[in-house]
Amino acid sequence: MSVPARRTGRPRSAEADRAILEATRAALAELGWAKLAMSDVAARAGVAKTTLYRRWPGKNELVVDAVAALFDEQLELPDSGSLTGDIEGVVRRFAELLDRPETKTALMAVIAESTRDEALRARIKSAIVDRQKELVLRGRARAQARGELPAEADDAASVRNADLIFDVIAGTVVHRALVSNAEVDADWAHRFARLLLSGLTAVVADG
Amino acid sequence: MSVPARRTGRPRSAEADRAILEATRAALAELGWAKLAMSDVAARAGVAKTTLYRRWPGKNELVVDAVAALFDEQLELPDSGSLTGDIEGVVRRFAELLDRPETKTALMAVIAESTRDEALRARIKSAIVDRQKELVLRGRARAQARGELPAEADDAASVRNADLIFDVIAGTVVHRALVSNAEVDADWAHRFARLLLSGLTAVVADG
Amino acid sequence: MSVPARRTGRPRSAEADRAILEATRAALAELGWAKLAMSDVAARAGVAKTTLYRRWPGKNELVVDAVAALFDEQLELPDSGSLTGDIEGVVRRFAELLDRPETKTALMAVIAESTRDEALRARIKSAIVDRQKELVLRGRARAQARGELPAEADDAASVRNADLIFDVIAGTVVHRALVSNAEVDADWAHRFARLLLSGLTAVVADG
Amino acid sequence: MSVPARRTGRPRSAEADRAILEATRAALAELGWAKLAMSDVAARAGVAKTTLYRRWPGKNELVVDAVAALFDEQLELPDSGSLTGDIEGVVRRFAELLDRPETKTALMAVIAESTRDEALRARIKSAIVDRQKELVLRGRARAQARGELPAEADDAASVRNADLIFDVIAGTVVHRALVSNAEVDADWAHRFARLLLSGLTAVVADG
DNA sequence: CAATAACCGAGACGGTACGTCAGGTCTTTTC
DNA sequence: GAAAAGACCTGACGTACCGTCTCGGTTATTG
Repeated sequence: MSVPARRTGRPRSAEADRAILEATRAALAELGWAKLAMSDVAARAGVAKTTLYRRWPGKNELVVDAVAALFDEQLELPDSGSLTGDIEGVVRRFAELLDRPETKTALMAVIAESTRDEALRARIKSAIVDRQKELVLRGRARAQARGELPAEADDAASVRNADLIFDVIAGTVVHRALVSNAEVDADWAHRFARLLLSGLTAVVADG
Repeated sequence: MSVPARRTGRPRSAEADRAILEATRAALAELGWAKLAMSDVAARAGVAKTTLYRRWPGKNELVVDAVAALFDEQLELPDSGSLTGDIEGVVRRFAELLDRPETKTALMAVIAESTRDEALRARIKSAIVDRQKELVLRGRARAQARGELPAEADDAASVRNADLIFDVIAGTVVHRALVSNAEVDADWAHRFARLLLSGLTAVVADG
Repeated sequence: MSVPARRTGRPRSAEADRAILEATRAALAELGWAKLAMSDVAARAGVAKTTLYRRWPGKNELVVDAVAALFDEQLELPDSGSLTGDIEGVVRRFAELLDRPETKTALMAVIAESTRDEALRARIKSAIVDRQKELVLRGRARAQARGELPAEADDAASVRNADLIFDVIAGTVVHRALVSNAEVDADWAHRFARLLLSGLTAVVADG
Repeated sequence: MSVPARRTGRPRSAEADRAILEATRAALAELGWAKLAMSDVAARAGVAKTTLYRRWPGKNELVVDAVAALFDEQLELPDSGSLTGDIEGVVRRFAELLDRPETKTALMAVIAESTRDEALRARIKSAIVDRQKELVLRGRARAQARGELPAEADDAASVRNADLIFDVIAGTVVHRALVSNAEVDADWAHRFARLLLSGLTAVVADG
């Protein structure tokens, strides 16, 4: 399976790929999505514009790939020993990621564009979303192993719940960080985890 | 106060404002944010480009105003008699709004842009976010009047909780609709409301 | 007739036209046809590239117009008092024109392009060729008035002859100057005029 | 001298040369000079771009060689028995050559380019111009043998005259065919030969 | 018959210019 | 003095060729 296939002709420079993604992130952090120019990325990467377009169809796809790498590095699930701790941990880490200037704009802009571009949506899903969702699955499994959560009745319910939980966590953090533009600190993370685990009544009663 | 002040010269056409916002929404639905051109909006509205720029500083601001109008018309909070019902109701209505092609793209794009533009963020906050947040406040007040929720200990806690709840509801619905690209139907709304009220354990136990 | 028609909107800058043609000639002289870039012309003229394309369809047409102006200025027919003198004079002047760096390449390149572009050919004809042909007509009329040449039998013959003479003079000078790359000096002009007037035998007999 | 020198290594494919020149002519006829792309020529010839550049320095030189071959095949001087006949014959043949789509554009374009490139000019001279000039020399020799023309006084005069005659014939035909864009038919050829032999007065008197 | 040397195809590479498009400004005439 | 019309500058877009550079592989001559 997946033999490198040794095609004819000069092979693509692996170094170029690295330099381009790196340059994209740097330019993104400095200029933001709207002012990000392909020509500028090419110049920073020491690469011709044609090389960019030979590998990525456009700005959107390039940025998705450039940002995706960050999600790989950043998103881990430290085992804190309790479900609350795990949730708080992943929320904090996700928030830190969103606080970076290169992710802030880029993520939303790319999502906006994806509402009109099915291929882009698929790319985002596989490069970013699915990797985050993995964390939810692992966290739940641990919690169930620890007896903090019951097991789901069947596989369908399992998927349904994972999707719901994922939308709640990811959506809420993004909204807090980017729309409400407020800090995701330890206190907020704690209150959010409490809400998630025990519901509205408990949180309101807490004061 | 603020009498129009009867300035000299030809008065601005009120009709133009309406036509421009209408044209903006139409173009947005048709072309999406990235391909939306000011010149196209002007042409559709039967107005010169100059007129656009005399009234809005740029594309971002125009789109915010065009979309904001939709939120006014659409967002009401029907009294369903129970907190669960109210949450499900508002979730469904919000999702319907996000399902429109002109809101889908515009909302995300404008938020993306706002991460680098303080003035734009303020405009979004007052034109869109604060109006939605009002619904949360009214819903909570009703629930507390009905005895479904306890009262907060103090005003600070009250604000803190409202913000949290708002981020959870709005963020989750947006994420479900735009990122996960899944339908917000009655079943999902119900399960989300259950999670919000009773927490994770209850939902998982439900199956 | 042909009232300027006073259209609405900002009128085109007449100054820009002048600056562009001037810049085109300068760039042409410096770089030659092949290396002439529209962007460079725009920069030299202190004008945006879009302004160039708003007025000329492309490089070919722009160069034709730029060079055409030179032919107006340069091509006069000084009355030398004899047909030989007139021919020698016009040959020398035409050669001087072809010796300029901006005409040298441009003229041939544009003619080459015109072999595949009917519109371009028409533009060349009206802007350059027809103006030169006028000289032949005037020269012949003078010679006939002086009795150096008989009158043509009819109008058809008159046109036929003018065309032939024109092709001979213009073609020969161009070929000498650009293909054979030899100097068009007084001696050569004299021998050419002799050939034209008296034919081959006379010239060969001259030695 | 100039033994091939029998170098080691794989010899260049002679077939490739033929295919490339053929492909160049075909592409030239189809697309014209300006749109002629090296990559296209390579593809048509079933050859890699590298192979082109290994044999010709660039587009100009390739086209000169491609077109030169046509001049070899086409240009002969049939012995018509009289000077007039010889001139008319060579004029007709030359015009036929210029009527081909691949020569039309190519010749002018290459000449245009040569005004800025000494090496190219030399290549054109040896590959195209000198071969045509040979015809003039042979034609004159025949005419002198037949007694239609006197002999030149000295060698210098002989060269001078040949050059003049050549510029007149080649230049006029090219100008008629490519600039004036008129047909070179038997009648025109006859009138041109008459002009060349007997001069202007005779032609005008003819009507 | 192995080494060596030049060839060959494929195709990626850094460049340069292309012609187009949108953003936002400026200058006219018209209402 | 606002509005429509449209020219203007700026700057990025994505594409097309240029001529160069690896690659893996193919013929030839030479040792």
